[in-house]
Amino acid sequence: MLPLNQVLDDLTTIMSNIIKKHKEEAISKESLSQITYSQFFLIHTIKEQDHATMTQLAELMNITKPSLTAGVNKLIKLGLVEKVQSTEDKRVQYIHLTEKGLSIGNAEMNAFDECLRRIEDKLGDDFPQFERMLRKILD
Amino acid sequence: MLPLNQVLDDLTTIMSNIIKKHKEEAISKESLSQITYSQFFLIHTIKEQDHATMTQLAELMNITKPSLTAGVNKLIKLGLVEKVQSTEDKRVQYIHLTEKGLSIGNAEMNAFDECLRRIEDKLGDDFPQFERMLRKILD
DNA sequence: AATATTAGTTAGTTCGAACTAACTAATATT
DNA sequence: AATATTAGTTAGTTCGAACTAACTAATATT
Repeated sequence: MLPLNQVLDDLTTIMSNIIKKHKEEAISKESLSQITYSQFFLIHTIKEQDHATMTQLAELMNITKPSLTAGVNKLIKLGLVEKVQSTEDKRVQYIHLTEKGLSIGNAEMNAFDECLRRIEDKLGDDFPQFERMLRKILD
Repeated sequence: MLPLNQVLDDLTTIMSNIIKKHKEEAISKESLSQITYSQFFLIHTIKEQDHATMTQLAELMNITKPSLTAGVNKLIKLGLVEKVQSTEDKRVQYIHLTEKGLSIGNAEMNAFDECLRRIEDKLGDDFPQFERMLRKILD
């Protein structure tokens, strides 16, 4: 019988692979050449902090502003991100995902949905109770 | 009420942070300056495939042999990895973790243990059933 | 015995992602 | 009105991690 920490390790590995699969699907669906791990992280953060400023994003990600500028410009060139200048303060740029960017940014959530579907298949009637337990753990 | 995929997302984020914490602790315990994500992955693979050859590791990780040579040499310099020449075929090098390397390589499993302890705290009497469900999902 | 193959390394290159220093343009303060 | 601060960018650098091409040394094949 497998030790429990190994069970958890295996389950997270399987989940990572499902996430990877969904990301790759999203990339090929939008016919993008290749997106690095860092760029995915940036997309994820931009999605989460919708319409944040450059300064806010840089602080949140613990990188300098010039680094962020470079990263965001790459995503703009790929058509995944847009900048909107603030009307109150013309120095400020609000950053958000385009449709195409969202399709990439949603890949992770879609992957979680697939994980849940698979768990439901395995657990059957026990699934509602499993859901209750997950919520209790998170609380 | 939070959608379930968001619950799963939040839980995996918390787990990632716990893993990160354990890795950082292991690094500071062994007073190593800094270990990159890639190096952790290499350590993880070397641990899993104990005493594998360079060629096997490179194939497994989908990198070229020169790339692996560079990575392994860095870990040797840090005292985390050792090479042992095969006696049957003197071209072959078996790679394995040192004590120090194991202390880094075990960080992830320790993190999973902490996760399980925390889950047990939250679930109490429900924990044994949660364990059964995890095993059922993995099966 | 001569030749081909295999394991791994060395040398040199490329690329992404971070950095600092110095800048522009806009806003806030004195 | 003059000066300081703030948001973000540009230019130039560094570093890690990958690559290819060419190599050495050992083993296997003909």
